[in-house]
Amino acid sequence: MTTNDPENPLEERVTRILSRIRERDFRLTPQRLTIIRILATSKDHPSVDEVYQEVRTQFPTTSVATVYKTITLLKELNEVLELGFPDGSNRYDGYRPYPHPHAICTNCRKIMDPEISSVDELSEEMRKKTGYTFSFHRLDFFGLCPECQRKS
Amino acid sequence: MTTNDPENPLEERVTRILSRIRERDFRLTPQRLTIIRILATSKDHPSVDEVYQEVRTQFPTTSVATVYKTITLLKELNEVLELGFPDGSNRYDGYRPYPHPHAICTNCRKIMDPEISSVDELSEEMRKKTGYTFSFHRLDFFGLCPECQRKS
DNA sequence: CTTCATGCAAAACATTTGCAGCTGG
DNA sequence: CCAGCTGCAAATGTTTTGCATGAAG
Repeated sequence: MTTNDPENPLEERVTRILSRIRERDFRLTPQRLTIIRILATSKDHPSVDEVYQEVRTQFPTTSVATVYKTITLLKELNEVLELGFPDGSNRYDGYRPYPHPHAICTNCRKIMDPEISSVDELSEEMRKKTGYTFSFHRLDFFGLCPECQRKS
Repeated sequence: MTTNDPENPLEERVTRILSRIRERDFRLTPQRLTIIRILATSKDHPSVDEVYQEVRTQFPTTSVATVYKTITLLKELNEVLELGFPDGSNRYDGYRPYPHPHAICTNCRKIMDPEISSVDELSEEMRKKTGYTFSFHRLDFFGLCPECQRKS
C-alpha cells in the first residue's frame, strides 16, 4: 500500500518529511522521494547500501552519492537517525528519528526499539553528576535476541 | 612518575595489562609497552592519531599500523574500550575498559565518566521488554560541559 | 530560466593487510 | 634460534567532493 492514509503512521512520516523538504525549498526529485519512502517506512534500519540497492530497482541509474547526499540532508533536518555501530557500519532510522534505546542482536543483527521509561532517570542522574546539559544521546545494548539464544 | 606504586591505580592498570600480555605469550616490545602506558594512563580518551604522535616522541620510527595492531590486541583482551563517535571518529579508554556511560561535550570534546547507579535499572527494563540477553552496551550522552555552557 | 540535484569518477580518510627483515624470550 | 612483531606501502571500504549535464519549480 502506498496511499496517504492518515491513519497509517508510516505514511504520516513520509508526508511529514515531504512537507519539511518543501518548506525549506529543497527539491523533490523522484530519487529523493524514493529514498525518503524507504527510510521512513522501513522498520529494519537499512544500511546505505541496502537503500541504494532498493532505489536502483526503481531508478537503475541512481548513484550512491545521491543516497549519501539525501541522507545527509535528512540528518540535517533531523528526520533520520544514524545508528553508528561499533564495527563501523551505519544503519538508518527514518521512522523514529529521535534518540531512543536499541537492543541489537550481535548474531543476526536484528534491532528492537522498545519504549523505555527509565531513560529520563538515567539522563537526570548524568546531568546531576556531570553538570552537562544534553541535547542527544545514544543508548545501545548488544547481545542475543530471543531467537538466537535458542539456537545457541 | 613511572614507578610501579601499587597505590597508583593508573600504574596498576599498566601492570595488569602487562601480565595479561605475558600470560598469553604475546611479546612485550618497547613500542607496545609505550602504547599500553599511554592508553592505560590517559584520562582524556585519546584517538589513534594522538597515541601515534605520542609514541613517536619516544620511538620515531613507529608506524600507525603498529598502533592499530596493538589496540586491536588490547581490544581482544578486553583491556581497552573503543569509543565510537557519531562522527565516525574513535577514541580509546584503557583505564576503564568495561562499558560505562559517558558525558561528551559536543563543543570542546571533553568526556566525563561518572559512576551511574541507574544503569542496571535501564538494562533490566530493556531485558524485560525485548527478551534479549545483553553482553555489553554503549551509553553516551552528548551536550555541553559546564565550561562551554558559560561561554555560549 | 535559473538554481539546485544528479551521476560519474576521483579524492579523501580511516583502517587493514602482505610481506621482508628484525628481535624478544 | 624462530615465532611473532615491526615498518612500510599497497589495498580496502566507506563517505565526500568536483564538475558537467539535466530537471524541478
